[in-house]
Amino acid sequence: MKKRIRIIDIAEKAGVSKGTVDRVIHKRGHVSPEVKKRILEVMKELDYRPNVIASALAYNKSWKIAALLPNPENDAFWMQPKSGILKALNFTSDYGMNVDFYHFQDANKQHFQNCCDQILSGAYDAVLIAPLYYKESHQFLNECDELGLKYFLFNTFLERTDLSFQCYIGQDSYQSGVLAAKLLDFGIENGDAVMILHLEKGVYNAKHLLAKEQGFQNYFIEHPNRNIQIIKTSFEEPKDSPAFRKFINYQLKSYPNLKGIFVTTSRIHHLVNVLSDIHTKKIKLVGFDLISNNLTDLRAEKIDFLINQNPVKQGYLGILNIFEHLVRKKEIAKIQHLPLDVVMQENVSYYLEADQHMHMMI
Amino acid sequence: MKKRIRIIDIAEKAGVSKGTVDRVIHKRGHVSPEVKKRILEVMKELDYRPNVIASALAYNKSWKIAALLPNPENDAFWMQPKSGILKALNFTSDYGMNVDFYHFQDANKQHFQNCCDQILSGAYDAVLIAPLYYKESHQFLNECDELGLKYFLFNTFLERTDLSFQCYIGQDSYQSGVLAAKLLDFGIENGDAVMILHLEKGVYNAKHLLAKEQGFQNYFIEHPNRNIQIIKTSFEEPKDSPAFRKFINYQLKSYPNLKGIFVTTSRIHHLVNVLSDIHTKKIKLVGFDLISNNLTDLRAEKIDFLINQNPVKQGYLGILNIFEHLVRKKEIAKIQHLPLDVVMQENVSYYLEADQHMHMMI
DNA sequence: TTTAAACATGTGTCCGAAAACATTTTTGTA
DNA sequence: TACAAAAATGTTTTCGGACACATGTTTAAA
Repeated sequence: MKKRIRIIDIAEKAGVSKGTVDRVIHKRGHVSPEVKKRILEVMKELDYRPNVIASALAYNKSWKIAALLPNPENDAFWMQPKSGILKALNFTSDYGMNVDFYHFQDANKQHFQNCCDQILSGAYDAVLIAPLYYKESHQFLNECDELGLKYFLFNTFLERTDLSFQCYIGQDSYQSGVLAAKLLDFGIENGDAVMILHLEKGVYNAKHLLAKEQGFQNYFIEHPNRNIQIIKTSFEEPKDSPAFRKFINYQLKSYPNLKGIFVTTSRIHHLVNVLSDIHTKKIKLVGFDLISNNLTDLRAEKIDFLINQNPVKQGYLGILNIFEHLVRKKEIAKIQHLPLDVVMQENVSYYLEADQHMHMMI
Repeated sequence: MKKRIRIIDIAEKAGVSKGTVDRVIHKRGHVSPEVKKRILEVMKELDYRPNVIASALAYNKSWKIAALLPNPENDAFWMQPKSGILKALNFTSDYGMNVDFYHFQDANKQHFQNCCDQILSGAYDAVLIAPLYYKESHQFLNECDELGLKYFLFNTFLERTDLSFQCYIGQDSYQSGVLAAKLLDFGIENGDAVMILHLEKGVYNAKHLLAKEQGFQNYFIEHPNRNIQIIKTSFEEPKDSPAFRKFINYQLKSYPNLKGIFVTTSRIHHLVNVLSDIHTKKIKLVGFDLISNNLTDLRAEKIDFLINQNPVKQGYLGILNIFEHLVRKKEIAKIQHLPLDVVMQENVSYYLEADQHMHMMI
């Protein structure tokens, strides 16, 4: 095996000292044009590739990163991105990467802004953020832009002028709607009806929910020969309440040929609670996210499919992209859509175990 | 942020020199029991975690790894694990990991053995192998055991006494059969029939195919209320031949209520060719592997589901496990089943793009 | 022509761990 | 008790690159 080319090899071949080669590599200036040209030629000729290991060791500085996401203690979902972040650190900490977590309280915008302020004054090299609150997030990112603080979005996409974010890592909401439609379509007959059900507040302000709806509808529009009726509904507070029961009962009565329901968020387990009491003929269900309540229903064959948004991987790739950018100084892709995994009782264990493998995906 | 604990920090706290600490860490001996005990205590107390970067730099040796798999030029499938291996190297080469590829010609056992002999005399630190030929592979691995050469299996599982392999990375064949059954089950009605179709030679010597069959059958056994008829068949040479057409035609006539077919390998596209001519009523199809011919049929909605065995990831994790073992000296899991991805027209792009993200999963 | 600022280039130390090498302490035996 | 062998412990160099610092050379103003 050939010995790897070092700086000193270049220096010798170019007849200069390693200091001069270093100045060329790091564009520190103070090198005469001719010498610079010669060194660059030798570098190309010998195909110099820096030793990242030695470089990281010598650099001997640490990178400060802030991670801004909801508090996992309030909403267990967020434990998953957090665990992905921690896994990525397991490896990147060797390179001096450090993450401070800022967990904002759900539905507490004031607290969100406090976190933002702390980050802005914290001398960070990069921020990884789940920009849940539209207006507040934009404001924060504007301030980041002014400060020159680099930010990486995950989970929720925010349109930014000039694509000033470093990258977005998350799902393609539109396509997840298409996928849900196809799954239900596979399990129903010509002429059946399917329902798209939002169980959230403020649906028509949430772009990602609208995108899911669009995708779902468009699938059936593009498959007109299936002759499927689409029902669009929403219910804001899907607790196990009389009101919710009444609502569902009403829907079932109104649409006797209803064979499938697509719930656009992770709240499908609320629907299962109510449906299983009513004990109607089997209605096929597609929802999102491997949270504990949903997993129970999936294993009991009450939910047919859960579309997985890879939350662990989102956190993991978030940190890894920051690493690639800061440490390895590589170009990274602006938009990184993660696979939409189709999870069923029969393959769910792999997606839960996937975390195990990930620790080594250095 | 707390400074990371170094060897010198332990040495100072334990009142010895770093040389002594080093001897304890590397079990080089020549340390008195009391001092050793004290150092180990301090290490635990300070939660010492070695700096892999500095360690790799100082070690300054390279690891020789052999990768033994079929020639991708004969069977394009094997390009995928190979590309996973190369991606893993993109990062691990910084740590001195080097891979030599040994590609055996498909169905040429003599050539396989030549490769094995070369590896055995090549002074390798580890072997990553896809043990396709049962007998020959066992023989080779026996010789590895004698030599003390560590081997890592992927793609195909081989039972070894004492679990002498370092790890197996691949799919769970049985479970993939269960998954296929559930997918078809979702799309058919009570009383319909489904077929399991092997399009390979020597099926009853191929444990993984039998395992798929078992899983498929057991799913329906455990769902008796569905009342699904299972038909087991096989055809060895699924070219676009009159014989194959006749065979398929015969099956369709014999089982008029046939609504789904599960092909146990990647050869489902051969079935599609024949079926699409016959133009019968829609029969739902589930097969394996994102190879080019299958992708075409999936996109044309002629195949409903492809179960993906993550071939790229298999190669990737193969190298990463070797890295964890050799370089980081970590314990690794003996059996690592990769997710069984359910791939459809609507999410196939992510699985093809997944390779892009992977480059950074250092 | 002198001289110092500006520029070009060279040298040395450091990062943390590994391992060769050097020194000190203990042990056993004459 | 003397002394060499063995065991225990300490010191130094090395890995490749980053960067501070030192030295040498050119340029321009006095």
